[in-house]
Amino acid sequence: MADFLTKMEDNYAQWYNDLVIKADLAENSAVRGCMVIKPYGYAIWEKVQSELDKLFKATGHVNAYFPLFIPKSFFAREADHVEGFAKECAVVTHYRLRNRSDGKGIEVDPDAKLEEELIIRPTSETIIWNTYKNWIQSYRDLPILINQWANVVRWEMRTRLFLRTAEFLWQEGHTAHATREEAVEETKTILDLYAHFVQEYMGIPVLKGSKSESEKFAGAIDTFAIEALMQDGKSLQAGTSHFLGQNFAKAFDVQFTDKSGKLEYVWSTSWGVSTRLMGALVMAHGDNNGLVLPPNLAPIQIVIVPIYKGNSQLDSISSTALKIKSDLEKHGLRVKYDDRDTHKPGFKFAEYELKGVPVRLAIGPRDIENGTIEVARRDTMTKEVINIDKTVKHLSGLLTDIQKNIFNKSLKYRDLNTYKVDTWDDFRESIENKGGFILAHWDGTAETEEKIKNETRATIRIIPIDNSSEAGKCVYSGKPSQKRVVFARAY
RNA sequence: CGGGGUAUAGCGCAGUCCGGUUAGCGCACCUGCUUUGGGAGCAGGGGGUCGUAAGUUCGAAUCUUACUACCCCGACCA
Repeated sequence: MADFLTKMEDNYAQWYNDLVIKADLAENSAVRGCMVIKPYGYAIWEKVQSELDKLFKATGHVNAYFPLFIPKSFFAREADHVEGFAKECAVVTHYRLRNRSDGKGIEVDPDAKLEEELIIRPTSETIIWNTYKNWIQSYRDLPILINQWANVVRWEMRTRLFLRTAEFLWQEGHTAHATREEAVEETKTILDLYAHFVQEYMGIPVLKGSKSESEKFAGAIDTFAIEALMQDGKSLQAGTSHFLGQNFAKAFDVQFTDKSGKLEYVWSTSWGVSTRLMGALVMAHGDNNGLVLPPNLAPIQIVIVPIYKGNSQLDSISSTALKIKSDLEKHGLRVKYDDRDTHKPGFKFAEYELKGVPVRLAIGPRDIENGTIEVARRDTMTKEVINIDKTVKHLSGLLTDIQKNIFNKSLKYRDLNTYKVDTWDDFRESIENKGGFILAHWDGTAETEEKIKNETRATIRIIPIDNSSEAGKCVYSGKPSQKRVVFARAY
């Protein structure tokens, strides 16, 4: 079955590419590095958006929208920030086209050169802080807790659908606070919110921690992240939350008068998750039959496929199927009845497996006769026949089970692929042959981190935030270390 | 940005070395009939400026040159 998909074990990268395209999530566009997100893929993204949006609102955030274009001069204000993004910025230099004098098409009108070039946002800190400056005078104006859903552009050399594209969709939160403590608290609140979302909705276990100096966001004091392990043993950064200190407030001169009448710089955070999460969803749960979607995010949770000969049989099956559909929908479930006569049941079975629909119901003449229905679950690829009257009750429980099972399966995979390593030989052997997360001691220096990266392509994914300390020696340099950090090869 | 590869129907490919009928195959698509409990069968049909431009030639998918796009491997990155 599904022999048109490359097998995961044969070529994981190819499996991923095949799956994203065959499952109708996205495709490459005519524009280099940019993808077209197709309706089915976008429907999943819309679920991600709406669930995250609820969580943001529930924690006091509001949405707003800032411009796509950023004046070049804004970028230069924060030194680390420019340096981090300079190499991947798309720049608008002109604002008009004209017909070519030889009549062969159009060209950029050289007379329409912009006084100041505009950068297409790779992220919005600068334009936002330039704006916040006008909004903030007093501690009474704080905090500002704003999120925006937007597209951003980072001119990547090598792109892959969802995982790394030149343009991508994301949300970026930008908050302003009166105190350092409050900003730090916000950073952690969001990190927890992301972890909650990815685990409970996407069904993917994550590690939470802070980033090393070299992996930090350009312009941040601290970057916190959640990391998830994909089925090829590589780690994927699924979300980041940055404590920006007063860096952007100073760069954009955003000061406020505190309760004691003293002028202070504002403290800030920024945080985001992107369409990259779609890639995580594919790689964390997919198998050789296609996608496996967690019920909490599946655009279609249950598909009903009729099996029939002739129109009269279809009519009686349809009336039963539509009754079940409406009963299920009354319980808030997302159901599709696929009565297309242009495809055979076997084709539909394979198609919905490819698309990861969590549950498939099949009703045929035998079922009508016996008062039964066939229930097939995507995560385990198992089937059972139940009494048709019990469908609604059975299914709401089943979807919960599937959601849990998907998470537990991923958690088990991660546990099996997490290794404590204490010697350099073991480290190299483990990263090369097994992949996964490696918990090892590190001396805390950028030099060691760099050398490990050069020799093994493994990077520090996170430095755990919990207080657990364990004296040991750096796996590379042998110098003393107080805690283990998490290494992996990463996307 | 460095190294390698590819470009022929919507998709995947053959043909290119060694120029010569009307450019072919599989899938997909359209029509009809038979089918429908795991990707149906048969019959018929439609679809191509052979990536772009120039050159060599009586004649170019095929040879030459330039350009462009895409893919893979590195560096960079969410």
